[in-house]
Amino acid sequence: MNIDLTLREAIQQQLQNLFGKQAEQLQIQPTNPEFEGSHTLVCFSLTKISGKNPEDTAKLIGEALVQQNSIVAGFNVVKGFLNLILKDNAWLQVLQQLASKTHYGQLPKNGKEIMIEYSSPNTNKPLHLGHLRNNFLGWSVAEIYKANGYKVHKVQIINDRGIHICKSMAAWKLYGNGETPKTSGIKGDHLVGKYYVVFDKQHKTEMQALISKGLTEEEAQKQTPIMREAIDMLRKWEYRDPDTLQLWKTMNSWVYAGFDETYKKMGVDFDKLYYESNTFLLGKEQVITGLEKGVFFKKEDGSVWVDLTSDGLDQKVLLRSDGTSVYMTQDIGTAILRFHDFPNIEGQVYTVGNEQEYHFKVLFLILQKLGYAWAKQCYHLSYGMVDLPTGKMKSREGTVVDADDLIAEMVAEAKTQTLELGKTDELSQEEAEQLFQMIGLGALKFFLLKVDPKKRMLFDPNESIQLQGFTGPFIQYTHARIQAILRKANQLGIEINTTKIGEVTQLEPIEKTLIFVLSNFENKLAEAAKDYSPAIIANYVYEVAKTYNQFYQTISIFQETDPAKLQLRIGLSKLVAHVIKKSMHILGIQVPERM
RNA sequence: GGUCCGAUAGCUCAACUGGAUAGAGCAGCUGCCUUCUAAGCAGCAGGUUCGGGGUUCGAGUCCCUGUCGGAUCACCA
Repeated sequence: MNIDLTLREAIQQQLQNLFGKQAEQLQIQPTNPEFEGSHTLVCFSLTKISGKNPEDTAKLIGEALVQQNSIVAGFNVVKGFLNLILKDNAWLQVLQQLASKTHYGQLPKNGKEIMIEYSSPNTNKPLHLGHLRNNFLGWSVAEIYKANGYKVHKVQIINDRGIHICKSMAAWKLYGNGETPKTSGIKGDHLVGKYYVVFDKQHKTEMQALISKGLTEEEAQKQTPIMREAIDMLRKWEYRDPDTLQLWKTMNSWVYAGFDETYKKMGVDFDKLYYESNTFLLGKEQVITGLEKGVFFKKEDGSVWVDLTSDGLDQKVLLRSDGTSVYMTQDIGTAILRFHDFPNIEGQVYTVGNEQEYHFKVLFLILQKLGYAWAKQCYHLSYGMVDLPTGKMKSREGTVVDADDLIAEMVAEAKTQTLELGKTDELSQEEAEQLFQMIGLGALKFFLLKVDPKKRMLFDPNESIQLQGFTGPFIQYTHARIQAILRKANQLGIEINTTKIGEVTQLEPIEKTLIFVLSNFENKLAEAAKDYSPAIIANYVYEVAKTYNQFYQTISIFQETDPAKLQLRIGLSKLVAHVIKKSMHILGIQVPERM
């Protein structure tokens, strides 16, 4: 029984009986806890069809529902709000129905396909805190869509080409002395990142030297020996110079090995990878075709542009005067290639920071102008920056929080606190290590995902490391607690039988609240998909855990003598554990049996 | 300067998309472990929702205006 639907139908029927007319829309909301009831009908807008004031309207509807309907037991009216009290029996039916579903929270396949892009790093430095928010978000949104019945393709575009990687290459060539991840013992992405920093330092000192010789800053910027080396490498790369290509491949492979390790630690994965080095040429072709079709235009110097002034935007360059491609060129190519590879996808979601909103607005417009109908189904999942208490993260100033370091710190903190609480007594060494990982990573992911993606957020290391309150570990703990109960039930030989639950005659208020919260799960999943927001799931699962802990604390399960009630409470616990596990999975967080 | 986003308790965030007396966590203060896990629960305290107008039965939410963050407007990615 869908309680919401049943209620709506009943109300519409009574409106018909009472006033000879149904409402276009019924506004039903959860009842404010200070009043009795669970569902509240807001009656202000119904005065139009009742011709009476809100209070009288509410009263009439309430009386009619109690008289004629099977699920409403009572009501009260406050101003224009009709608070409905449902029969215990209705709650029991809801619970029985939810408990009998084997895949509650997994909607049936809807035949739709969607592509979600996230991560998409540059290959010249390791991943940092900003990437963590990006990866967790993208991965979780993919899971949200899966739970809603979509077939999902998780992809990323790897920016493996361009001046940024040439900078690391140049620095390594000049100052690396053949150092490799093996000889140095440094993780590949960190090693390449190290030479990016070397480049920057060297470039700055060389610039000073040039400026003191009388060059302007702008001139010096482009003429330092190390910058010349990098630019030369980029040119050689474009011309397929074998040595340059070899170095490029080698250093990128170091980075990929490093990334793979980090992704694995993060619990993030992809179905397909796209490389900029493979897509930028396709983008070029598209631009040339567009030029021939008259969608774009060429300036005297040979550069190709798109004019978006009629759309309220500016002109945008698509090919430089020397014929080389820009960021936009490559993104055009990538988008088209993806729809070619996966013809059934109905849209693409780009998980990219909000500083690129303008870029994506332009990209989608260009794709539309090129005549791709699917361009309207492209969505920029734009998320806010992660700030530190010290301010903005800047890689050049060294105020970056490294992803590997942060994960290690979180796990270490989880270990310290877990050992302090003496929670590892029953666990083997290996189980304990797994638990620390689960808790540390769970705390981190939950911390980053509980905030509305669109909003800029503050990452306070002290707060993120907390394991009490509105945190991942709090929810993991609740799950472990329930598992202890289920183990005990198992020992006592109690098996859950949903028909037995139906014999219960009276429910505690907290039990009704819990059933109500649980019955909202699939609505929340739909809402989260619509808004591309794991935060909705995070807030929801917190509410579930909190409500369960209230239940747990007020009711002693195994002291119950009525076998039907015992069944109900264990069944309810089991369902809560299921919803927690599924929700947390959607957030990319594992959940322990003990902690 | 143009465009876009944001501002809610000391701090970090919510608020069912216009509903009732704006809710949580952290920090502070009180209680509760001989019972199924106290990483928990119950309670106290904490608010002019940035200021000012407007729209209506009703505004943190919508409109106008001002103030203060921020992002973006590159032949960078």
